[in-house]
Amino acid sequence: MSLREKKVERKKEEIRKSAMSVIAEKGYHATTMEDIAAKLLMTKGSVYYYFKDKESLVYESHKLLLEQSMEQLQNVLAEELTSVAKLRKAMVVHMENVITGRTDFFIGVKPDQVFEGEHLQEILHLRNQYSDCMNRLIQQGMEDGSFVQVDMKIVNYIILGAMNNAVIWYSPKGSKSIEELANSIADYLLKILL
Amino acid sequence: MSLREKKVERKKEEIRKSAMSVIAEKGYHATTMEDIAAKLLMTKGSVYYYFKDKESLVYESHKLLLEQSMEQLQNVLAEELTSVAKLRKAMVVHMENVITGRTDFFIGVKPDQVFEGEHLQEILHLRNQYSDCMNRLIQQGMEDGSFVQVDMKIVNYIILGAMNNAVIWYSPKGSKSIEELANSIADYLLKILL
Amino acid sequence: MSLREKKVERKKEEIRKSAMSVIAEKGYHATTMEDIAAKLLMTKGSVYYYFKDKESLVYESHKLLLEQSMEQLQNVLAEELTSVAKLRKAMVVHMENVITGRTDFFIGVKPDQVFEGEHLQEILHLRNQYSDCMNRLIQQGMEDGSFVQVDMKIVNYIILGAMNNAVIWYSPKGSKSIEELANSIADYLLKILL
Amino acid sequence: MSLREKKVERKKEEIRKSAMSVIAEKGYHATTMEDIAAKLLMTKGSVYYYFKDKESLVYESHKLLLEQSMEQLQNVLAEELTSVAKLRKAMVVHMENVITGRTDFFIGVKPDQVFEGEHLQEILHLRNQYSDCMNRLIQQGMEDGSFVQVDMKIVNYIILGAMNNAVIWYSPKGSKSIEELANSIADYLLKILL
DNA sequence: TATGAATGAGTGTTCATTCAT
DNA sequence: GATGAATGAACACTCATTCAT
Repeated sequence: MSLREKKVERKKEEIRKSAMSVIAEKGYHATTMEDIAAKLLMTKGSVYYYFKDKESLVYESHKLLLEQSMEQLQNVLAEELTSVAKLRKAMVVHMENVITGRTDFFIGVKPDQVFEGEHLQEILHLRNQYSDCMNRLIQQGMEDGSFVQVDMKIVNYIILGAMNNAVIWYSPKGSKSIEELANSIADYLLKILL
Repeated sequence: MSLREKKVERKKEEIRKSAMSVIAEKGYHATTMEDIAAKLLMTKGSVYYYFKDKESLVYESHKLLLEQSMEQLQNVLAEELTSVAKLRKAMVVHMENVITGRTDFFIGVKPDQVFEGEHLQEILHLRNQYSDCMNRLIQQGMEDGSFVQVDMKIVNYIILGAMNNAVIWYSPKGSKSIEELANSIADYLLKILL
Repeated sequence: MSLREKKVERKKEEIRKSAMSVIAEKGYHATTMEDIAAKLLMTKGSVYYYFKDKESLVYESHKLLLEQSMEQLQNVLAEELTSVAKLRKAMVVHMENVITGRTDFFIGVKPDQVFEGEHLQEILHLRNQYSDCMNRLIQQGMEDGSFVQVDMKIVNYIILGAMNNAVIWYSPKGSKSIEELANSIADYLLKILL
Repeated sequence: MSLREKKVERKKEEIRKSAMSVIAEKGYHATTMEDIAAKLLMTKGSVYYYFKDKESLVYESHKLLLEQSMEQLQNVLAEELTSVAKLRKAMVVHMENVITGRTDFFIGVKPDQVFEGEHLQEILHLRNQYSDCMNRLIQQGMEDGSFVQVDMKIVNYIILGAMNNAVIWYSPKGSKSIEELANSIADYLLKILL
């Protein structure tokens, strides 16, 4: 990657971050290109130099976030840990992504309210992949006897729902750090499986 | 209430339902007054005959839903049941409201993205009231020894998050009825407290 | 005129008064049919029973006012008075009409902003007639030597402009009654002619 | 001021002029943003690039006009002239502003039908300032014996009313130039004070 | 007579998007 | 690369008007 390309990539990253951050706060439709640009002391026009349109900007932002989360999740999966430890770690990582990732995107806004066509397919695909990974974690635990038998799909939704919900009420001013909170939640949720 | 008033109230109820339904599908900002009206074979203008503006329509809709849920929750609280039975019943009722109530409102959309001033205060108040009621259910169970000791607040958020999330993935085409599903979820969540 | 017709006429008069009054306060375009009806504890629909449309209501109201003013002016003209006394009396009568008649119509709103076609012609005709009458008063005074020679048209506009303007700043709370005020203004304006 | 800023200012001035001109003809409420834009071969959207909303556009236009008139009036006040000459000059200047300024705003439309809050306060303030200045002119003349004693307030209203009224009937096609007309009117009005 | 209900054309306003410079 | 300017499609909301009852 040339120096120029790196610069462009860095700029795009800045814009993506700004976009996700504003959208997390105001919601997709209520967020204007101007909001996103203003936060970076740019103008609307400049943003369009880097991104074709609003949907593309959000698509790329969201995709990256999902991919990064996916990668982390897979790293966890590859670690040499007990099923319980793995799932707990996956949960903690997930919560950190949800909260610091400023993404109120795992929840609430249904992807088809924002994306269309191939973009929508890709996002749904990534989400499913992520979900599948979580399912595998649960599956493994059930197989090796660490977890009791449960309806994997439902429990998965419970876990994801409980964790994603945190983005709504989590406040950095609270007494617990994200990690502590994540661990607490993970502990409680694990009870379902033990 | 006069016959005329009843008619008006019925019409308003129709509109509210239509509004909640379209919003649940497309999101608040993406839903136009025309969408809401069209679904009832009305015109925009007619909707404005019944509701001052979009925000008021959504406010009234949402408020009513919260109040009805609250009332049901309080009925459950007043019943002569064990703590476990009470909480399970509360959960089932909640899930039915979430799913049939077409409300993607307990989740995702932060109220302050939609409401302002007194309306916002009232909605937050109702939500808190609801939350408090759930907390009380948990508290009672802990006090009478039915539940183990937990961080009430966190567990409450977990429960609500898990249940509200259902609105996103529940499909009436699935093999389980709402009640069955609700019971399954309730069973799993109760494990956290037993 | 039958009893029924009398009743109708009385109702129409009420509506006209209400219309002129609200329009004087809020302006023609800013005044809604609802405003006019509400002031009489009626509904919009009822007003339409008596008047074809908004323009007709205002046209009839305005026409009547002009005709009544015209009649009064002609009565003054017919009286046995000196030119000076006549003109003063005409001024006082005019000011009373302007102020109590709640008509901010002699001024400000150009008739062609409100009326069209025949209605417009008729209103312009009535205004001209009124103006001509005032001119005749001045003319007579100049002919019998009571007034100095002036450019009738200009002086007429000055007089009407000065008097009509009163509707903007006159306040019933002031120390002077309408008649006192009208006499003051008339005295000052007469200086132009003496 | 940079070149760009100058360009913007010129554009805004164009828009203001267009606005005042259309409003003078059709009235505030009957004038649409599209009317204003169309006259400049612009689109509505472009006007909004320069002005926040209709009220602001009109506010700025009107304010500027009042300020310019005020400045001219104060220049007249500062000149070394007899009271009579000063007042006549003030009148001529005022009439020129009224007529060329395309403002049917000194009259007819009550400010509170258009402006609210601080904007309204500012406009009323400017009007009062202007009125006060005229009053001072009369006052001075009375003090130095040039004018007879009169009720300043009433005479002031007469003068302003008479002059503002001209905007309604003045036609550039008439035989007199604005200046000639203004001088005629001034001569007549001065008779009140001499 | 009176009115509740419905309507549709119109108005102010926003905002994603484009493009010349 | 960046942006100031312009645009047009879309939307919330208003209001004169109609009409069945």
